Amino acid sequence: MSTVTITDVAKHVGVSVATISRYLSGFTVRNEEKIREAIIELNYRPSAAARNLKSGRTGIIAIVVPDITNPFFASIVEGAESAVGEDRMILLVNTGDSREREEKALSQLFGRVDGVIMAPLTEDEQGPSFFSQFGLPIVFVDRVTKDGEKFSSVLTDNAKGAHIATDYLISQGHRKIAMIGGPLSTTPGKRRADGYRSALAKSGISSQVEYFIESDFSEAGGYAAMCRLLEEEAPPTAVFVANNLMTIGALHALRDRGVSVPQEISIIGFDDLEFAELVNPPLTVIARDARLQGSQAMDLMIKHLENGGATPPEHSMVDVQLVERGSCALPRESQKIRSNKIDH
Amino acid sequence: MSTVTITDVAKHVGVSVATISRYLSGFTVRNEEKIREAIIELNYRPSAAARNLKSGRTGIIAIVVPDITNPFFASIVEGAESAVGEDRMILLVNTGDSREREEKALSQLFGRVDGVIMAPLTEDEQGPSFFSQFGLPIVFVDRVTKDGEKFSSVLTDNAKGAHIATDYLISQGHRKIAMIGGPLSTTPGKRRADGYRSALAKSGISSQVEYFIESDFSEAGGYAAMCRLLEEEAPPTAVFVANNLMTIGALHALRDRGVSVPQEISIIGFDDLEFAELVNPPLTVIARDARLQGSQAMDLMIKHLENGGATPPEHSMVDVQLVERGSCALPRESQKIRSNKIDH
DNA sequence: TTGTACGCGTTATCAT
DNA sequence: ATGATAACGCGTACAA
Repeated sequence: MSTVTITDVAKHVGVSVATISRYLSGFTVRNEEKIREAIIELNYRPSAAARNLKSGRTGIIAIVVPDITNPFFASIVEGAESAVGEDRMILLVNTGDSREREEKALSQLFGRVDGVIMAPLTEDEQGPSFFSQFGLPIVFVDRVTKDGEKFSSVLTDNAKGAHIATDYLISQGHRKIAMIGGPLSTTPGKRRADGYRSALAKSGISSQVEYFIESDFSEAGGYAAMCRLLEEEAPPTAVFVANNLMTIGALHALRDRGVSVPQEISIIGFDDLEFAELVNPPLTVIARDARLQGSQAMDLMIKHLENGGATPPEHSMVDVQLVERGSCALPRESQKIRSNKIDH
Repeated sequence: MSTVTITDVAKHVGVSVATISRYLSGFTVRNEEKIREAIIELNYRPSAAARNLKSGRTGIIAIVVPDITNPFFASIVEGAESAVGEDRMILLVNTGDSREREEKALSQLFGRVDGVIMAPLTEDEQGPSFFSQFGLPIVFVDRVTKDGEKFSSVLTDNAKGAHIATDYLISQGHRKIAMIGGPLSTTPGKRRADGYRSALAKSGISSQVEYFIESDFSEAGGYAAMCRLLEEEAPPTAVFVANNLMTIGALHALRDRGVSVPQEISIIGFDDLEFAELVNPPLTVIARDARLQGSQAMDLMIKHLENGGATPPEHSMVDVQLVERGSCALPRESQKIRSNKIDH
């Protein structure tokens, strides 16, 4: 550990610590050359800890996500990282879908970071008071808590995305449309369910209870949910799956059961994936720019920080987009009808 | 900003700051109850910055990776995070494959973190001096630099994995076996190429120059490389692709060109992927436990830290495994020969 | 057990 | 432009 301090440099050059400090801050001092050399020779590095104590800021911004191995969150993090700038860094907290870890980590963030960008696990954290008295600037990304209005946020138009997805299936002639949703306690879980229901309602299709499964955004959850749907007396002809991991799980289930997509069942997912084109068949999805969400969140945070925390909360919304590939088709019934017509 | 300090708490309770400090450190003091209440009432949070300055440690460990959106590195990070323990956190640096960013970030780490776990961009950093003068404990993960022996590391048996992959193709009857490799300046790039060549040599197959393409571990790189291979006069009948992203790219290329796998060409990748089973056909790969690599690296770092940095470097190696799925088959020639035999 | 007082490495203020 | 010095918030040796 290089334990050489500013005092050592000062002594070595023969000036006071104040002069060295000023040199480091960019002021013009007399012995610039000698100081420069001394710093290199002694291999002096300013202590970040001391600077933090003095300045009250750390130059570190935390980003809290439920699961970094989810490509969606990885992209958010990457976006945030890309926008963090030269003199700041990011502290990553992976809560692993554990509320306990989330709370614990949050409390550890004090004094370590200047602000936190977070995708909270659920909307009902510890009630409105928690984040209000949290004391650290917060920007929510992808998800908010109950009192999310009080803080800046960068969300997706979840309801719109879900609506588009469901509408797309309806327009293909599907009527028995199921949804594998996320936890209704989360922002995307709730809003996407809303969008699904509103689309059905708009087309006068009654939403059947057994066609909506509240799952958990995990691959295993998607697998289980799809299995349940297949066991229905009247299985759906199309399924809207509310996130990428569950979509993978659902596809696995279909593959294991030998159900062919889109011949026997149509699938549309939420969130694009690197490999969505490569699966069989290529996956039709609702896509959005996760990287952009991350960078916007960071921009908001930095703006807030540089304004001395005096900015009112801003709410940004990233758009969604239907990416048509091959996992959706006309329902079987329609196909049969057509065939029949042709046969006669 | 919670600007309430230990002094405020002390005043509020009517004791000295030392007593509060002792209470916080777990010593038994007289007014525990009153102190507890005061802390909650005032919403006091110890300043991490002040503690850092006092103790000389930050409780933060940096993890430096080239690309967090690569599922492999995401898993490494997750593994490291899972092993970090209660009282430490991780600082993520995503170098985005930029050497400049890597260096810059590294220099910023000083004093902010207690140690750094890193997957360096290339083996030829600035030579041994760079990391030695860095002054921070280092554990290499997945990749090392030239003087990597001096620091602990957690690698994969790259050569073995590549050897197995190539051998597997040979055992299926392939002779025209190409490899899309990573940069030879990186540990995995070099070792995997070694394994490929050794396997060919062992079977007496001469390695043709045009069958080895040094690419860059990116999806685009894999795409381009595969295109080049397809344009060869005598295209290979099988390709070993040295990482996951390039495999995705290669598959895209094959799909765009209408080349069917495994009928026309066999593909084996390095690193498993969530969706490897779902692509068409399911992907055969060399797999390893990336999460384990991450957690082992963290374990090594913590061990080093808790021994006061007095431990000699340890080198750990995570095993590889062949996961047979459906992307490899007998070469076409063999198929034809067989057909001929049957026909006659 | 408790309180006093000093030091951790920097930066900012105030004279000079 | 420079130097001495007081903070920043906390931990701890020392004395009580």
